[in-house]
Amino acid sequence: MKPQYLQTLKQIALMGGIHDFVALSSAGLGRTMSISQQSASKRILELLDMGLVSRDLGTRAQRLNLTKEGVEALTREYADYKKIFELKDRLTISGTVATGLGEGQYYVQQNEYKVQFEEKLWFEPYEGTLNIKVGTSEVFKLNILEDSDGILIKGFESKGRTFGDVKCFPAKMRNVECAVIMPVRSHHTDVLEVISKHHLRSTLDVEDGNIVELTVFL
Amino acid sequence: MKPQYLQTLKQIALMGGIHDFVALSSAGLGRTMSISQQSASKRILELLDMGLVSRDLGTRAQRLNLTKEGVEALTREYADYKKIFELKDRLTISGTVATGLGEGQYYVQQNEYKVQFEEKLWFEPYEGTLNIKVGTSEVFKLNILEDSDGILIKGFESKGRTFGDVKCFPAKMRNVECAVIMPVRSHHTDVLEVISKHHLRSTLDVEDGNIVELTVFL
DNA sequence: ATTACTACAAAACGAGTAT
DNA sequence: TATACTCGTTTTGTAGTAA
Repeated sequence: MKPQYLQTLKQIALMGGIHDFVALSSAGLGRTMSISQQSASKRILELLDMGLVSRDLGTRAQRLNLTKEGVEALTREYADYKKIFELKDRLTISGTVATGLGEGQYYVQQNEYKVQFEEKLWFEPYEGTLNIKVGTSEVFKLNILEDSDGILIKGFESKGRTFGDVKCFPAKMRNVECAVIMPVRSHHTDVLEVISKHHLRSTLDVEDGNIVELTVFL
Repeated sequence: MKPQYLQTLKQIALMGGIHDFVALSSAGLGRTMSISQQSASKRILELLDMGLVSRDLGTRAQRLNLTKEGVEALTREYADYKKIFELKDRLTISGTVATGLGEGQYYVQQNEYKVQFEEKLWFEPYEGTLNIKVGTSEVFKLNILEDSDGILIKGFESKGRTFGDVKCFPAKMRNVECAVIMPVRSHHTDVLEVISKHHLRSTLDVEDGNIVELTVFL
């Protein structure tokens, strides 16, 4: 759909054409879009041709009304905008369940981390992580997470080993509360580590290779 | 703002450019919008020129990010769509308080109407109506009301006179519950009659000529 | 008043290609 | 690989004007 048609359709809808027939001269429509009467007239004809608007053409004035198809076209556009602006504080990432190296699990078991999880995430994590491998088309969302602050879990030293700062983001998988954890010093992978107070594999009934969807809150 | 710029801006936002810099080749951007690499490249240059996106142009790949102005432009567009789809079940009409012919008042006082108001609107109307004269630019909204069904108040005969069917719509003025009433056989005026269980003129502290805003629910 | 045709002008597009 | 220039083609826009 060419953007100028969408613009015209939107304008007709704004003038009331989404409800009902609305008196709208080609000159008037042109004025609101800063185009000439002739161009507006042409666009109306094209929209009629595409079946996106219907018209009641009297001798004195025409009245325009969006058709079902016209409303659907605008609805799709509206959905895009909703996606954009809801993505501003929420991120939906899909990927496949994978078996990690057990690294995350080792970290989560450290008591100094666990205490902070409980305090800052309001739940005590089950001793283990679920790894989600993100498809290439969505890896850019991981970059967004890496660049966002999240909830800071401070690092510490224990038995001569250094445990670095970790950040986490509240998240949900099929309405089960969980959280994404990642090192603050980003390690650029395509794998997300998820913790929860539940054993996610059994609670969600998933195993390696299953596709899951995760909503992360920024 | 030309619609093709908005389309491009929207696409960049959808690919993640509203959060952060996102790797996006001109060929890839073109593919998602069904335009050539050359045209996509040109549009990017134009958006840069207008200050709507910023770019980090590496040797291998460019990364794009919406600027504050770019986000604002999209926000305005989003607001239009919200208006369209919220207008679908709600109508905000502004006008000036006017003194009517007393016709509405006479009607509302008829007991047969009053009984139905109480039953169908959940309130007993104060014995009087507030008239609102709607500006020419908003008269089209009255047509929407005339063409909508609303809540039917049945007509009757009394003392040899016929009182026709009336319809009403729940409404609010500054959070005060009220209702718009109009004859089913439309009489095409630019005046709305509003009833409420309160005396609106004193409750809202308005008098003739004051501008008021009314939200009508369809 | 309208809408919309024709004829021309302006803008956008894209193939080829430089960088 | 990229991005982006030139330039011929296509699309879009509009002044004049008919209906």
